[in-house]
Amino acid sequence: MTMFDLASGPRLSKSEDTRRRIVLGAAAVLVEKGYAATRLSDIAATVGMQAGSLYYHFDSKDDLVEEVLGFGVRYTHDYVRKAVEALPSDRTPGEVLFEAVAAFLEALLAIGDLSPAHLRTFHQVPLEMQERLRPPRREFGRYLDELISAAITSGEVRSDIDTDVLRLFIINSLERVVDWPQPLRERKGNSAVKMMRTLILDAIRAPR
Amino acid sequence: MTMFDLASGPRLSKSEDTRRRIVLGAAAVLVEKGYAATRLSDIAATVGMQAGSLYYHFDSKDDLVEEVLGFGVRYTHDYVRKAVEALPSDRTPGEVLFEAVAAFLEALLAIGDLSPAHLRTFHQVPLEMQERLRPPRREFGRYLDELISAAITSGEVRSDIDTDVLRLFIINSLERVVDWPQPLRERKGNSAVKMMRTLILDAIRAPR
DNA sequence: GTCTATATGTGGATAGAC
DNA sequence: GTCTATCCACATATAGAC
Repeated sequence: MTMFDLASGPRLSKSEDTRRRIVLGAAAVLVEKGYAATRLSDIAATVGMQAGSLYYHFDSKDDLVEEVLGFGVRYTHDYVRKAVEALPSDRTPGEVLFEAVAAFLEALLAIGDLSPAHLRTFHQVPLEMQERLRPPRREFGRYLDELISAAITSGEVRSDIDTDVLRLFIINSLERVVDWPQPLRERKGNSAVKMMRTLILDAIRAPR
Repeated sequence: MTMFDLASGPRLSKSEDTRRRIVLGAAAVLVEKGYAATRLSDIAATVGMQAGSLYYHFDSKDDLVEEVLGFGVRYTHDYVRKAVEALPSDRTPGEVLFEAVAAFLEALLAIGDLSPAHLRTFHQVPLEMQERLRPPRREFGRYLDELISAAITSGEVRSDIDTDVLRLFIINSLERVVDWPQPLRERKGNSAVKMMRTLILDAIRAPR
Protein backbone atom coordinates (compact mmCIF):
# COMPACT_ATOMS: atom_id res chain seq x y z
CA MET A 1 0.00 0.00 0.00
CA THR A 2 1.42 3.32 -0.96
CA MET A 3 1.11 6.06 1.59
CA PHE A 4 -1.15 8.89 0.68
CA ASP A 5 0.89 11.97 0.07
CA LEU A 6 -1.09 15.02 -0.85
CA ALA A 7 1.92 17.25 -0.98
CA SER A 8 3.71 15.32 -3.67
CA GLY A 9 1.73 12.64 -5.47
CA PRO A 10 1.57 12.63 -9.25
CA ARG A 11 3.17 15.85 -10.46
CA LEU A 12 0.60 18.60 -10.53
CA SER A 13 0.61 21.78 -12.51
CA LYS A 14 1.16 24.92 -10.48
CA SER A 15 -2.53 25.72 -10.67
CA GLU A 16 -3.63 22.23 -9.70
CA ASP A 17 -1.20 22.39 -6.83
CA THR A 18 -2.63 25.56 -5.29
CA ARG A 19 -6.10 24.20 -5.90
CA ARG A 20 -5.21 21.14 -3.87
CA ARG A 21 -3.61 23.20 -1.12
CA ILE A 22 -6.82 25.18 -0.88
CA VAL A 23 -8.87 22.00 -0.63
CA LEU A 24 -6.69 20.67 2.15
CA GLY A 25 -6.75 23.97 3.98
CA ALA A 26 -10.51 24.07 3.69
CA ALA A 27 -10.76 20.58 5.15
CA ALA A 28 -8.65 21.60 8.12
CA VAL A 29 -10.78 24.67 8.82
CA LEU A 30 -14.00 22.71 8.37
CA VAL A 31 -12.88 20.19 10.97
CA GLU A 32 -11.74 22.84 13.39
CA LYS A 33 -14.65 25.26 13.12
CA GLY A 34 -17.53 23.45 11.46
CA TYR A 35 -19.18 24.44 8.20
CA ALA A 36 -21.12 27.43 9.48
CA ALA A 37 -18.18 29.15 11.15
CA THR A 38 -15.80 28.41 8.29
CA ARG A 39 -15.12 31.70 6.52
CA LEU A 40 -13.43 32.01 3.19
CA SER A 41 -10.98 34.32 4.90
CA ASP A 42 -10.02 31.49 7.28
CA ILE A 43 -9.39 29.12 4.43
CA ALA A 44 -7.45 31.73 2.51
CA ALA A 45 -5.34 32.43 5.59
CA THR A 46 -4.25 28.80 5.93
CA VAL A 47 -3.07 28.88 2.33
CA GLY A 48 -1.52 32.29 2.65
CA MET A 49 -3.75 34.34 0.40
CA GLN A 50 -6.71 36.71 0.53
CA ALA A 51 -10.34 35.64 0.52
CA GLY A 52 -11.11 37.19 -2.85
CA SER A 53 -8.31 35.26 -4.50
CA LEU A 54 -10.07 31.99 -3.89
CA TYR A 55 -12.61 32.91 -6.55
CA TYR A 56 -9.99 32.47 -9.22
CA HIS A 57 -9.93 28.76 -8.34
CA PHE A 58 -13.51 28.13 -7.21
CA ASP A 59 -16.87 29.61 -8.13
CA SER A 60 -18.22 29.74 -4.61
CA LYS A 61 -17.77 28.53 -1.07
CA ASP A 62 -19.99 25.56 -1.76
CA ASP A 63 -18.11 24.76 -4.95
CA LEU A 64 -14.96 24.48 -2.86
CA VAL A 65 -16.68 22.45 -0.17
CA GLU A 66 -18.02 20.07 -2.79
CA GLU A 67 -14.50 19.47 -3.97
CA VAL A 68 -13.45 18.70 -0.38
CA LEU A 69 -16.24 16.20 0.07
CA GLY A 70 -15.86 14.57 -3.33
CA PHE A 71 -12.11 14.21 -3.12
CA GLY A 72 -12.18 11.99 -0.05
CA VAL A 73 -14.83 9.74 -1.50
CA ARG A 74 -12.97 9.20 -4.75
CA TYR A 75 -9.69 8.52 -3.02
CA THR A 76 -10.94 6.03 -0.45
CA HIS A 77 -13.01 4.10 -2.95
CA ASP A 78 -10.19 3.83 -5.43
CA TYR A 79 -7.87 2.76 -2.66
CA VAL A 80 -10.11 -0.10 -1.58
CA ARG A 81 -10.67 -1.36 -5.10
CA LYS A 82 -6.97 -1.35 -5.84
CA ALA A 83 -6.20 -3.11 -2.57
CA VAL A 84 -8.70 -5.82 -3.41
CA GLU A 85 -7.46 -6.19 -6.97
CA ALA A 86 -3.92 -6.57 -5.70
CA LEU A 87 -4.83 -9.62 -3.63
CA PRO A 88 -3.63 -13.08 -4.68
CA SER A 89 -6.36 -14.93 -6.53
CA ASP A 90 -6.51 -17.75 -4.01
CA ARG A 91 -8.16 -15.63 -1.34
CA THR A 92 -11.59 -16.70 -0.17
CA PRO A 93 -14.51 -14.23 -0.36
CA GLY A 94 -14.33 -13.76 3.40
CA GLU A 95 -10.64 -12.95 3.28
CA VAL A 96 -11.25 -10.48 0.48
CA LEU A 97 -13.96 -8.74 2.48
CA PHE A 98 -11.78 -8.40 5.55
CA GLU A 99 -8.95 -6.99 3.47
CA ALA A 100 -11.39 -4.47 2.01
CA VAL A 101 -12.48 -3.47 5.50
CA ALA A 102 -8.90 -2.89 6.56
CA ALA A 103 -8.08 -1.01 3.38
CA PHE A 104 -11.07 1.27 3.77
CA LEU A 105 -10.00 2.32 7.23
CA GLU A 106 -6.40 2.72 6.09
CA ALA A 107 -7.58 5.08 3.38
CA LEU A 108 -9.80 7.06 5.74
CA LEU A 109 -6.90 7.56 8.12
CA ALA A 110 -4.46 8.35 5.31
CA ILE A 111 -6.29 11.38 3.96
CA GLY A 112 -6.22 13.25 7.23
CA ASP A 113 -8.73 16.04 7.65
CA LEU A 114 -10.60 15.09 4.52
CA SER A 115 -12.28 12.21 6.34
CA PRO A 116 -13.69 14.04 9.35
CA ALA A 117 -14.47 17.02 7.12
CA HIS A 118 -16.65 14.79 4.99
CA LEU A 119 -18.28 13.07 7.93
CA ARG A 120 -19.18 16.32 9.68
CA THR A 121 -20.01 18.50 6.72
CA PHE A 122 -22.10 16.26 4.52
CA HIS A 123 -25.41 16.98 6.19
CA GLN A 124 -24.66 20.71 6.40
CA VAL A 125 -24.50 21.41 2.69
CA PRO A 126 -27.45 22.10 0.39
CA LEU A 127 -29.53 19.07 -0.48
CA GLU A 128 -28.74 19.40 -4.18
CA MET A 129 -25.05 18.99 -3.40
CA GLN A 130 -25.77 16.01 -1.20
CA GLU A 131 -27.61 14.47 -4.12
CA ARG A 132 -24.64 14.99 -6.41
CA LEU A 133 -22.36 13.34 -3.87
CA ARG A 134 -24.58 10.33 -3.33
CA PRO A 135 -24.01 8.36 -6.56
CA PRO A 136 -20.35 7.55 -5.90
CA ARG A 137 -21.22 6.59 -2.34
CA ARG A 138 -23.99 4.33 -3.56
CA GLU A 139 -21.68 2.76 -6.07
CA PHE A 140 -19.15 1.95 -3.38
CA GLY A 141 -21.95 0.60 -1.25
CA ARG A 142 -22.96 -1.76 -4.02
CA TYR A 143 -19.37 -2.84 -4.40
CA LEU A 144 -19.17 -3.68 -0.71
CA ASP A 145 -22.50 -5.46 -0.95
CA GLU A 146 -21.05 -7.76 -3.58
CA LEU A 147 -18.11 -8.60 -1.35
CA ILE A 148 -20.42 -9.21 1.58
CA SER A 149 -22.85 -11.34 -0.40
CA ALA A 150 -20.04 -13.47 -1.74
CA ALA A 151 -18.74 -14.02 1.77
CA ILE A 152 -22.19 -15.00 2.96
CA THR A 153 -22.52 -17.46 0.11
CA SER A 154 -19.17 -18.98 0.95
CA GLY A 155 -20.38 -19.44 4.51
CA GLU A 156 -17.79 -17.16 6.05
CA VAL A 157 -20.16 -14.34 6.99
CA ARG A 158 -23.37 -14.67 8.99
CA SER A 159 -26.63 -14.91 7.08
CA ASP A 160 -29.04 -14.02 9.87
CA ILE A 161 -28.61 -10.28 9.40
CA ASP A 162 -29.45 -8.36 6.29
CA THR A 163 -26.65 -7.40 3.91
CA ASP A 164 -27.65 -3.74 4.04
CA VAL A 165 -27.42 -3.73 7.80
CA LEU A 166 -24.03 -5.40 7.73
CA ARG A 167 -22.78 -2.86 5.21
CA LEU A 168 -23.97 0.13 7.24
CA PHE A 169 -22.57 -1.36 10.40
CA ILE A 170 -19.18 -1.75 8.79
CA ILE A 171 -19.05 1.66 7.14
CA ASN A 172 -20.44 3.55 10.11
CA SER A 173 -18.06 1.92 12.54
CA LEU A 174 -15.04 2.63 10.40
CA GLU A 175 -15.94 6.18 9.45
CA ARG A 176 -15.96 7.34 13.02
CA VAL A 177 -12.54 6.01 13.87
CA VAL A 178 -11.13 9.17 12.34
CA ASP A 179 -12.61 11.02 15.32
CA TRP A 180 -10.78 8.94 17.88
CA PRO A 181 -8.19 10.79 19.89
CA GLN A 182 -4.80 10.15 18.38
CA PRO A 183 -3.30 8.18 21.31
CA LEU A 184 -6.15 5.68 21.10
CA ARG A 185 -5.19 4.65 17.62
CA GLU A 186 -2.18 2.78 18.93
CA ARG A 187 -2.84 0.69 22.01
CA LYS A 188 -0.96 -2.29 23.32
CA GLY A 189 0.84 -2.41 20.01
CA ASN A 190 -2.43 -2.69 18.14
CA SER A 191 -3.27 -0.19 15.45
CA ALA A 192 -6.78 1.11 14.95
CA VAL A 193 -6.88 -0.81 11.69
CA LYS A 194 -6.00 -4.10 13.38
CA MET A 195 -8.42 -3.58 16.24
CA MET A 196 -11.34 -2.58 14.05
CA ARG A 197 -10.69 -5.44 11.64
CA THR A 198 -10.78 -7.85 14.55
CA LEU A 199 -13.96 -6.40 16.01
CA ILE A 200 -15.80 -6.34 12.71
CA LEU A 201 -14.58 -9.77 11.75
CA ASP A 202 -15.88 -11.26 14.99
CA ALA A 203 -19.13 -9.33 14.65
CA ILE A 204 -20.07 -10.45 11.18
CA ARG A 205 -18.49 -13.84 10.64
CA ALA A 206 -20.64 -16.93 10.60
CA PRO A 207 -20.81 -18.78 13.92
CA ARG A 208 -18.56 -21.79 13.89
CA MET B 1 -39.41 0.40 29.12
CA THR B 2 -41.71 3.33 28.86
CA MET B 3 -41.95 4.97 25.50
CA PHE B 4 -40.53 8.42 25.25
CA ASP B 5 -43.36 10.86 24.82
CA LEU B 6 -42.25 14.42 24.43
CA ALA B 7 -45.75 15.72 23.90
CA SER B 8 -47.09 14.50 27.20
CA GLY B 9 -44.57 13.32 29.77
CA PRO B 10 -44.60 14.79 33.26
CA ARG B 11 -47.05 17.69 33.22
CA LEU B 12 -45.31 20.82 32.13
CA SER B 13 -46.28 24.40 32.75
CA LYS B 14 -47.51 26.28 29.72
CA SER B 15 -44.19 28.05 29.41
CA GLU B 16 -42.17 24.86 29.76
CA ASP B 17 -44.39 23.29 27.16
CA THR B 18 -43.75 25.89 24.47
CA ARG B 19 -40.09 25.82 25.37
CA ARG B 20 -40.05 22.11 24.71
CA ARG B 21 -41.98 22.46 21.49
CA ILE B 22 -39.40 24.95 20.32
CA VAL B 23 -36.58 22.57 21.19
CA LEU B 24 -38.19 19.76 19.23
CA GLY B 25 -38.90 22.03 16.29
CA ALA B 26 -35.31 23.20 16.33
CA ALA B 27 -34.09 19.60 16.28
CA ALA B 28 -36.24 18.84 13.26
CA VAL B 29 -34.95 21.85 11.34
CA LEU B 30 -31.35 21.12 12.33
CA VAL B 31 -31.63 17.61 10.93
CA GLU B 32 -33.31 18.75 7.75
CA LYS B 33 -31.15 21.76 6.92
CA GLY B 34 -28.00 21.52 8.99
CA TYR B 35 -26.80 24.03 11.53
CA ALA B 36 -25.65 26.72 9.12
CA ALA B 37 -28.86 26.86 7.11
CA THR B 38 -31.10 26.67 10.16
CA ARG B 39 -32.69 30.09 10.59
CA LEU B 40 -34.59 31.19 13.64
CA SER B 41 -37.47 31.96 11.31
CA ASP B 42 -37.53 28.30 10.22
CA ILE B 43 -37.67 27.11 13.78
CA ALA B 44 -40.32 29.65 14.67
CA ALA B 45 -42.39 28.56 11.68
CA THR B 46 -42.47 24.92 12.78
CA VAL B 47 -43.79 26.04 16.15
CA GLY B 48 -46.16 28.57 14.64
CA MET B 49 -44.66 31.79 15.82
CA GLN B 50 -42.42 34.62 14.65
CA ALA B 51 -38.64 34.61 14.89
CA GLY B 52 -38.47 37.46 17.35
CA SER B 53 -40.77 35.65 19.77
CA LEU B 54 -38.18 32.97 20.36
CA TYR B 55 -36.14 35.47 22.33
CA TYR B 56 -38.70 35.42 25.09
CA HIS B 57 -37.72 31.77 25.69
CA PHE B 58 -34.06 31.71 24.71
CA ASP B 59 -31.26 34.25 24.83
CA SER B 60 -29.78 33.37 21.47
CA LYS B 61 -29.71 30.85 18.68
CA ASP B 62 -26.84 29.05 20.32
CA ASP B 63 -28.61 29.05 23.66
CA LEU B 64 -31.46 27.20 21.98
CA VAL B 65 -29.14 24.82 20.18
CA GLU B 66 -27.34 24.04 23.42
CA GLU B 67 -30.65 23.05 24.93
CA VAL B 68 -31.29 20.74 21.96
CA LEU B 69 -27.91 19.06 22.35
CA GLY B 70 -28.04 18.80 26.11
CA PHE B 71 -31.54 17.43 26.25
CA GLY B 72 -30.76 14.31 24.25
CA VAL B 73 -27.68 13.55 26.29
CA ARG B 74 -29.49 13.81 29.60
CA TYR B 75 -32.40 11.70 28.43
CA THR B 76 -30.42 8.84 26.93
CA HIS B 77 -28.04 8.60 29.85
CA ASP B 78 -30.83 8.56 32.41
CA TYR B 79 -32.64 5.98 30.35
CA VAL B 80 -29.68 3.61 30.32
CA ARG B 81 -28.98 3.95 34.02
CA LYS B 82 -32.59 3.27 34.90
CA ALA B 83 -32.73 0.27 32.58
CA VAL B 84 -29.64 -1.17 34.23
CA GLU B 85 -30.92 -0.48 37.74
CA ALA B 86 -34.18 -2.20 36.89
CA LEU B 87 -32.41 -5.47 36.08
CA PRO B 88 -32.71 -8.46 38.41
CA SER B 89 -29.71 -8.70 40.69
CA ASP B 90 -28.67 -12.10 39.41
CA ARG B 91 -27.51 -10.79 36.05
CA THR B 92 -23.86 -11.31 35.19
CA PRO B 93 -21.70 -8.28 34.30
CA GLY B 94 -21.80 -9.33 30.66
CA GLU B 95 -25.57 -9.53 30.64
CA VAL B 96 -25.77 -6.11 32.28
CA LEU B 97 -23.51 -4.61 29.63
CA PHE B 98 -25.54 -6.04 26.77
CA GLU B 99 -28.74 -4.73 28.30
CA ALA B 100 -27.13 -1.32 28.59
CA VAL B 101 -26.14 -1.45 24.93
CA ALA B 102 -29.70 -2.26 23.91
CA ALA B 103 -31.15 0.39 26.19
CA PHE B 104 -28.83 3.05 24.82
CA LEU B 105 -29.96 2.39 21.28
CA GLU B 106 -33.59 2.26 22.36
CA ALA B 107 -33.21 5.67 23.92
CA LEU B 108 -31.46 7.12 20.87
CA LEU B 109 -34.25 5.93 18.63
CA ALA B 110 -36.97 7.06 21.03
CA ILE B 111 -36.04 10.73 21.06
CA GLY B 112 -36.45 11.13 17.33
CA ASP B 113 -34.72 14.11 15.77
CA LEU B 114 -32.83 14.93 18.93
CA SER B 115 -30.37 12.12 18.25
CA PRO B 116 -29.31 12.97 14.70
CA ALA B 117 -29.47 16.66 15.60
CA HIS B 118 -26.89 16.07 18.30
CA LEU B 119 -24.72 13.85 16.15
CA ARG B 120 -24.60 16.31 13.26
CA THR B 121 -24.52 19.58 15.13
CA PHE B 122 -22.04 18.95 17.90
CA HIS B 123 -18.94 19.82 15.90
CA GLN B 124 -20.62 22.87 14.34
CA VAL B 125 -21.16 24.85 17.51
CA PRO B 126 -18.61 27.11 19.23
CA LEU B 127 -15.86 25.28 21.07
CA GLU B 128 -16.92 26.75 24.40
CA MET B 129 -20.33 25.14 24.02
CA GLN B 130 -18.73 21.83 23.08
CA GLU B 131 -16.71 22.07 26.27
CA ARG B 132 -19.82 22.62 28.34
CA LEU B 133 -21.47 19.60 26.73
CA ARG B 134 -18.52 17.30 27.26
CA PRO B 135 -18.70 16.61 31.01
CA PRO B 136 -22.00 14.69 30.90
CA ARG B 137 -20.72 12.73 27.92
CA ARG B 138 -17.53 11.88 29.77
CA GLU B 139 -19.49 10.84 32.81
CA PHE B 140 -21.57 8.45 30.74
CA GLY B 141 -18.42 7.16 29.13
CA ARG B 142 -16.96 6.37 32.52
CA TYR B 143 -20.18 4.62 33.49
CA LEU B 144 -19.96 2.44 30.39
CA ASP B 145 -16.30 1.81 31.10
CA GLU B 146 -17.24 0.38 34.48
CA LEU B 147 -19.73 -1.98 32.89
CA ILE B 148 -17.20 -3.02 30.28
CA SER B 149 -14.41 -3.55 32.80
CA ALA B 150 -16.64 -5.67 35.00
CA ALA B 151 -17.57 -7.80 32.02
CA ILE B 152 -13.93 -8.22 31.11
CA THR B 153 -13.11 -9.27 34.66
CA SER B 154 -15.92 -11.80 34.62
CA GLY B 155 -14.44 -13.24 31.46
CA GLU B 156 -17.45 -12.46 29.30
CA VAL B 157 -15.84 -9.70 27.24
CA ARG B 158 -12.56 -9.91 25.36
CA SER B 159 -9.46 -8.55 27.05
CA ASP B 160 -7.22 -8.21 24.01
CA ILE B 161 -8.64 -4.81 23.05
CA ASP B 162 -8.47 -1.70 25.17
CA THR B 163 -11.55 -0.69 27.14
CA ASP B 164 -11.52 2.77 25.59
CA VAL B 165 -11.56 1.32 22.12
CA LEU B 166 -14.40 -1.03 22.99
CA ARG B 167 -16.40 1.86 24.41
CA LEU B 168 -15.91 4.06 21.38
CA PHE B 169 -16.69 1.17 19.07
CA ILE B 170 -19.97 0.56 20.89
CA ILE B 171 -21.06 4.19 21.14
CA ASN B 172 -20.04 5.10 17.62
CA SER B 173 -21.80 2.11 16.09
CA LEU B 174 -25.01 2.77 17.96
CA GLU B 175 -25.11 6.52 17.45
CA ARG B 176 -25.21 6.20 13.71
CA VAL B 177 -28.12 3.81 13.60
CA VAL B 178 -30.38 6.84 13.90
CA ASP B 179 -29.29 7.75 10.38
CA TRP B 180 -30.36 4.45 8.88
CA PRO B 181 -33.23 4.67 6.46
CA GLN B 182 -36.42 3.81 8.28
CA PRO B 183 -37.21 0.55 6.40
CA LEU B 184 -33.82 -0.86 7.37
CA ARG B 185 -34.65 -0.71 11.04
CA GLU B 186 -37.01 -3.66 10.69
CA ARG B 187 -35.67 -6.50 8.62
CA LYS B 188 -36.64 -10.14 8.64
CA GLY B 189 -38.53 -9.45 11.83
CA ASN B 190 -35.38 -8.15 13.49
CA SER B 191 -35.37 -4.69 14.99
CA ALA B 192 -32.35 -2.43 14.77
CA VAL B 193 -31.92 -2.87 18.49
CA LYS B 194 -31.80 -6.65 18.24
CA MET B 195 -29.48 -6.65 15.25
CA MET B 196 -27.04 -4.19 16.76
CA ARG B 197 -27.03 -5.98 20.08
CA THR B 198 -26.19 -9.20 18.30
CA LEU B 199 -23.42 -7.65 16.24
CA ILE B 200 -21.83 -5.86 19.17
CA LEU B 201 -22.16 -8.88 21.41
CA ASP B 202 -20.36 -11.08 18.91
CA ALA B 203 -17.74 -8.40 18.33
CA ILE B 204 -16.72 -7.84 21.91
CA ARG B 205 -17.39 -11.08 23.78
CA ALA B 206 -14.53 -13.25 24.88
CA PRO B 207 -13.71 -16.12 22.51
CA ARG B 208 -15.15 -19.38 23.79
C1' DG C 1 -46.17 35.87 25.53
C1' DT C 2 -46.19 37.11 20.89
C1' DC C 3 -46.06 40.45 17.21
C1' DT C 4 -43.94 44.03 13.98
C1' DA C 5 -40.32 46.79 12.69
C1' DT C 6 -35.71 47.86 12.67
C1' DA C 7 -30.88 48.12 13.84
C1' DT C 8 -26.58 45.76 13.32
C1' DG C 9 -22.87 42.93 11.84
C1' DT C 10 -21.02 39.73 9.09
C1' DG C 11 -19.30 37.30 5.35
C1' DG C 12 -19.96 35.70 0.52
C1' DA C 13 -19.33 37.55 -3.82
C1' DT C 14 -17.79 40.94 -7.55
C1' DA C 15 -14.80 44.42 -10.08
C1' DG C 16 -10.83 46.13 -11.43
C1' DA C 17 -5.85 47.27 -10.45
C1' DC C 18 -1.44 45.19 -10.57
C1' DG D 1 -2.95 34.66 -10.18
C1' DT D 2 -3.46 37.50 -6.37
C1' DC D 3 -4.70 41.81 -4.11
C1' DT D 4 -7.76 45.66 -2.50
C1' DA D 5 -12.01 47.70 -2.09
C1' DT D 6 -16.76 47.47 -2.08
C1' DC D 7 -21.32 45.87 -2.70
C1' DC D 8 -25.07 43.54 -0.96
C1' DA D 9 -27.97 40.01 1.00
C1' DC D 10 -29.35 38.07 4.95
C1' DA D 11 -30.16 36.46 9.58
C1' DT D 12 -29.42 37.46 14.42
C1' DA D 13 -30.79 40.27 17.77
C1' DT D 14 -33.32 44.36 19.87
C1' DA D 15 -37.18 47.62 21.02
C1' DG D 16 -41.51 48.63 21.85
C1' DA D 17 -46.57 47.96 20.79
C1' DC D 18 -50.37 44.99 21.87
